[in-house]
Amino acid sequence: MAMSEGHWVKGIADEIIGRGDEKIVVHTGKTPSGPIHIGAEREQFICSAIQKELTRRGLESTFNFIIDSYDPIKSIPVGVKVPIGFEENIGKPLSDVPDPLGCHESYAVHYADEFVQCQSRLGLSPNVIYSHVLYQQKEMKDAIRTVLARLDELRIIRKRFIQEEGENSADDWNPVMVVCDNCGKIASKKKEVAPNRVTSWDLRKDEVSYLCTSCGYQGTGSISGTRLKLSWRVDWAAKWAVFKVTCEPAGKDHCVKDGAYDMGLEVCSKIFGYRGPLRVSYEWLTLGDRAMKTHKGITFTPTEWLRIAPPEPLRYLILSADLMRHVSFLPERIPDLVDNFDRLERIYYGSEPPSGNESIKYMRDLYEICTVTNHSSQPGRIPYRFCVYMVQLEGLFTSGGIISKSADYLSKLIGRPATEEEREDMRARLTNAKNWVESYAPPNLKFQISTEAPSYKPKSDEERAFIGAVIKLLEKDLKEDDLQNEIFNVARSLGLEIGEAFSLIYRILLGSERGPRLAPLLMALDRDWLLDRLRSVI
RNA sequence: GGGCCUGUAGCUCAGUACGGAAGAGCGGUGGGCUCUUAACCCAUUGGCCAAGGGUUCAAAUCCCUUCAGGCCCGCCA
Repeated sequence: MAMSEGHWVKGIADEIIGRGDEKIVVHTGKTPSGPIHIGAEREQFICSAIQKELTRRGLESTFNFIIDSYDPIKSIPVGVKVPIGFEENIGKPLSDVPDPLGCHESYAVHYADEFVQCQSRLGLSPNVIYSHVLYQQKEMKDAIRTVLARLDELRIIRKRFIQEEGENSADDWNPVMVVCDNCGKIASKKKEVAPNRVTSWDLRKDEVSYLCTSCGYQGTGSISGTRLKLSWRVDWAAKWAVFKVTCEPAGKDHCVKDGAYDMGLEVCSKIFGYRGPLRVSYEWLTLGDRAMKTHKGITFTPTEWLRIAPPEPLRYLILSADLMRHVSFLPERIPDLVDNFDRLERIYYGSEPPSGNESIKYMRDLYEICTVTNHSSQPGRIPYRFCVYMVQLEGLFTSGGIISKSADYLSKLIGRPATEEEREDMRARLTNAKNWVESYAPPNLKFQISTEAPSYKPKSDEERAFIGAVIKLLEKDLKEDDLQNEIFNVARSLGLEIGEAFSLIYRILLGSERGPRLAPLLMALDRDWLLDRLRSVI
């Protein structure tokens, strides 16, 4: 069966190179209308993967991340707590809305910054550009002048892409929006969002006039001095032209035939004289089977991901999927994802063979675009599943004990002492796992030393005798290894199945069939409590 | 209404560009110990490839139809 040759990012890189642009500029953007969810990372990772692939081929590129902070706030997302009267802000540019939490200069910066703070940890290093700043610059002012000068052409283009409702669509459409000098709004929202648009203009005087849809104020001012913005499809095209964008990925909603991307490309070439970027279309992430929607409060943020898992598996989750496939994510599956990434890493370094139908070439490509830090050799990783289990014993071992026991295990796994870096990675995973267990672990992966009396009772005299013998062993103050061995001996001498015997103790202590290596567990427990517990069942 | 995408094992998905014996991981099940990190290792189970039709020596793969889910055609990636 034909195996696909390498990763999809290679094809994109080929196309980019084929364009022969003087400079390669990769773009992405996001409106900070609320908490920015993890789905937005798909676009970031695509750009990052492209950049890595280009770098591997010896090509430089620029990666810009535009924050659409100049867009109006249209509603307050479910789940965002705001002070009383905050609705007054609806219609203002996001960059002018106060931060409801009070820690940043604006609503826009608060949510954008929360997202941006995760970027470097996820292996992303875009240039962050806020559109409310960008729009004060000459290039965007010039783009606005171009739009006004060529508005007739623009209206014709728009007509082809947008079917107006109703027949009275006298073409007075103007994509230049204005922030009202009087009330500070760029749009009003009654039933629908209505932007403030320029009503008349004079390019010789470099002047625009507008009527505020919100407060009714009639204003006039210079193009350079008035706060202006282009509406969506024209805004996109203008930025492509200003930055000479080579490639911009976009959600499939925008990439649909005659959608925003198609119109943007046409506006870009016909009005701004730039051919526009290479389009890369991608599907959305879903949270289980639900689409993530900021406004409905269905979100899972990158910040939350990093609280419960390392960064690479997120890149792996997203970049391993074909662009046009849904990526279905559930926090419950974090352990699988982390372990799958570890496996990919082992295959990359050749310490584990790929399975029959996996392409080693593909897997190597994939691994390289998933890495966040460079390693000269295979890093020793502590299995996430082990962490999930270990952190639940914190009550017994204390957090210091957990770390030293985990470090021992890690060294044993890799056959050498762990480096400081590896130990740091291990500690981070333990913290992640602890958070995950608290917030997302399904009940069957949770256990604890129950304070209630065990429901399990010995079923035979042999079992009773075994427990009695274990109690005697514990009273002897044996060393860990000796205790472990003696338990075996006792079980065997009583004619019990070894597995059954151990299981018996686990059931009494943990209420589960299995557990951690027994002797260390017994020695870590409070002696009196342990003896009482064991005596209580005989 | 018009358009795009998806449907493969209980779950998550490879495999579809270019037709050549239905695959992996997880789960499930069964085993495993002279001394167990049993949350490990080994084995094993499991699928009318959404349904129907067509082309072909040969179809998960190409063509047509239908069904189900998601999305776009209004500033949610």
